[in-house]
Amino acid sequence: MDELWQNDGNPRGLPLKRASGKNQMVTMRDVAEDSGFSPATVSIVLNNAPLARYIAPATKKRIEEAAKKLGYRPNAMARFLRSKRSHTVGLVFFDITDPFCTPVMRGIENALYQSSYVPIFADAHNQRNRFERYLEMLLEHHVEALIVVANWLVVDIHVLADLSKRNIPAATIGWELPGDTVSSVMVDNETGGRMALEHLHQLGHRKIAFIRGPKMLIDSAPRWRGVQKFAHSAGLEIDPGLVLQLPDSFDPNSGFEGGHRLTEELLQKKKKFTALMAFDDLTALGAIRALTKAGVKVPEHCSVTGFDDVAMAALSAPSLTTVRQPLEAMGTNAVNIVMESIKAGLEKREWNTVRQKMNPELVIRDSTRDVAHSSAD
Amino acid sequence: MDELWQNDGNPRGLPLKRASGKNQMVTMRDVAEDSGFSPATVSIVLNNAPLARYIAPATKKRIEEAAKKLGYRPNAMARFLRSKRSHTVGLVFFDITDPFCTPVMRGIENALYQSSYVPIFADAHNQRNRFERYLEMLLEHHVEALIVVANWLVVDIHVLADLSKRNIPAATIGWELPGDTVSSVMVDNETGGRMALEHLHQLGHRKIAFIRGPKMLIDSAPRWRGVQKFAHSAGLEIDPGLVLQLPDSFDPNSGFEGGHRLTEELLQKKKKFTALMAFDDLTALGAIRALTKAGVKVPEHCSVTGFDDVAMAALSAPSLTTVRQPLEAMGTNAVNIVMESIKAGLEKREWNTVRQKMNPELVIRDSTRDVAHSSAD
DNA sequence: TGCCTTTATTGAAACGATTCAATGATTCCA
DNA sequence: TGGAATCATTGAATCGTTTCAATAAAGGCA
Repeated sequence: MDELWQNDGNPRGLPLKRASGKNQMVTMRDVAEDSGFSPATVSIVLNNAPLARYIAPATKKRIEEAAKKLGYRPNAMARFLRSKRSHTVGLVFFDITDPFCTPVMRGIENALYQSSYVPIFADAHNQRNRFERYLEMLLEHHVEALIVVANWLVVDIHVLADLSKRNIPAATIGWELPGDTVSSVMVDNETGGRMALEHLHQLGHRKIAFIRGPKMLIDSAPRWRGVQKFAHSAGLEIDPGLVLQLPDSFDPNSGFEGGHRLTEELLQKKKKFTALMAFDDLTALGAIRALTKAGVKVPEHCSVTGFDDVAMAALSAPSLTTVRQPLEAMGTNAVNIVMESIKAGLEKREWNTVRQKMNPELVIRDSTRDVAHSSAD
Repeated sequence: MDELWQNDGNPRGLPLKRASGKNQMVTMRDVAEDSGFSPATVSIVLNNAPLARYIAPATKKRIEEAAKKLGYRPNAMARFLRSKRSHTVGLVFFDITDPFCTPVMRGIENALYQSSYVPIFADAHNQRNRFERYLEMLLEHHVEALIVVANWLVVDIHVLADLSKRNIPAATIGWELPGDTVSSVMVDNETGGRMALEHLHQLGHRKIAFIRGPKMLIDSAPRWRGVQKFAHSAGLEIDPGLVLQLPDSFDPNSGFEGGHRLTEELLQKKKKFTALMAFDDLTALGAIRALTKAGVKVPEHCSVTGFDDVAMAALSAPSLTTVRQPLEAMGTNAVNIVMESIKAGLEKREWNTVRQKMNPELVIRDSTRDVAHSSAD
């Protein structure tokens, strides 16, 4: 690489420029020499360590100025070697292509940033060996904690055993594990399921079709339970002929395809229904596509609800009524949980794992409507 | 946000036993002692260093077995301290909420994974100070290279000067910088612009409306140039009254809103057009929303094209004809470029920055159609 | 004045790896 | 048979911090 030392674009000759040549790092020793104190003192001052209360103010000032003047930047690795703190958190996604992930990531990133932690990113592509390999790499990099966004696939216990043995706090988002070794943050799926159905019921719908989630997903059962409980309490009858189920799949975006296909099958049955409650947003979009193609207008002839409130839900036509998961907040909370554990670990306190259930929120948009003029068959 | 803390999912009330087993690391010294060789030998064997060719096969075997038996994991930080290699790459997004980012990230992650590098993730939220702070953090963590996904906002030169001075190879995706210090990977916007218009032209459209991109975006000008060039060569007249422009904005998702609003304004003008070419997919979706709301059916009355081919494009109703950017490949290529530079740096060779223009691809879906029966006013 | 604190600073030992020069032990030719 | 070349292994320095025990000076108090 040609180094043009023409620092041209910098009219006022702002600092930034390092020494004269080479890219040799500015080390603490440099700061020590420049300021006339020892590296020990420099370390104490720059980290505001406990001993800093004995350091003369004048000394502090000189050291801080020297550090700034030289453009000193602490070396995170060297620092870790002594202090055992990497200021790093592992962030593992089961499958980043799931639109569910983006807001969660935003929440996590933002919370970490506040604490000056840096995330090491991993995407398991829904493959188990990849997941384990990444775990290995994260351990080599000595992440101080682990956050797993488990939107789709299953992890089993044995990987986490390894973690807790190493005393690395971990939290999962969108999944929870048996045992008390790993914290988790989830939406309250049962309440969410109830909300969606209650909304349709309030609009007057009685012939309602359902597309349940894949059996392998932890969300499927509680959502359905919420549905059943509400139906029971409201005296609503669920026609088994209108209940479909997505097949298991390793692709988080398979819901669209699945919703589309199942809805087509449903329409062929010629059974009447005025509303359809889909497992998640993508499924709902697939269903809408199928309905529209068959000439059934949404929401005029049939109302449709989703679940999650991914970005697409607001942009689709018609925009989707859905049950929102507070995804960003879930990310934030997961970070707070592991941060708390890290702190506890440093102070040699014990910490408890927590299992947090967040409240969902109904977001009413254009895909649902009063039953009055609805009818599809 | 109220959260129901369901901490009681712990029937046996286990206190999450900590400490007892210690989490003392297995170090290289342990492997050395167990195998009966010196740490030096262990290092040489485990890294397959040049000197390894002198090591007796039996020795290698014993060491490798000991390492496996003890569950030895090299300490990335300690390793860095001597070797200066962190096996880490900084990955900075201007704004991760842009759907553009997900496939790019997939490509980057995957390519890094192949090389056993680990990405440190940063999201600038389109804020300059955040960008700089992250840069600082990444330097503290001694990333070996930097990849910047510059989908939306502007970076200026002075931040990169710092980088190249430190000999850290960098590549941008979706943006390019003046000078020859930073590599870049972009789509060929001009060709893409031409493709979209050519497609509409081939379908017989002559009255075509345009929503141009915000001036601040580097993509806007070349796409428009492609449009103009094609129009000129095909003898197509562009009616200035049908050309709109998105305002500058710091929100990568503002296109939807903008496309919606501009299209409404366009419709109010009562000028005839049978097709609309939008700056990107979100803009196109916004436009479709406005058209549909006004009773103009897409594609029956008006064809619409997007640009990018984000995930949503395939799922919207109607699905969107668009110009695809090979996002995943762009990510992969950026990684390959910086990896090449890293290698060159290690071997003290010089390396060249590269400016790569990827070919876009026309993806024809349901939002465009033969002009025959089209007409909107 | 002498002894005990408190204040201010530092030397030196880690931390866990890598790497180079050095050391023995073999083998090879001439 | 002996010196060179090759093979096999290692001691010790080093990377940039942190941290603890040690030192030195100054202040307090009887």
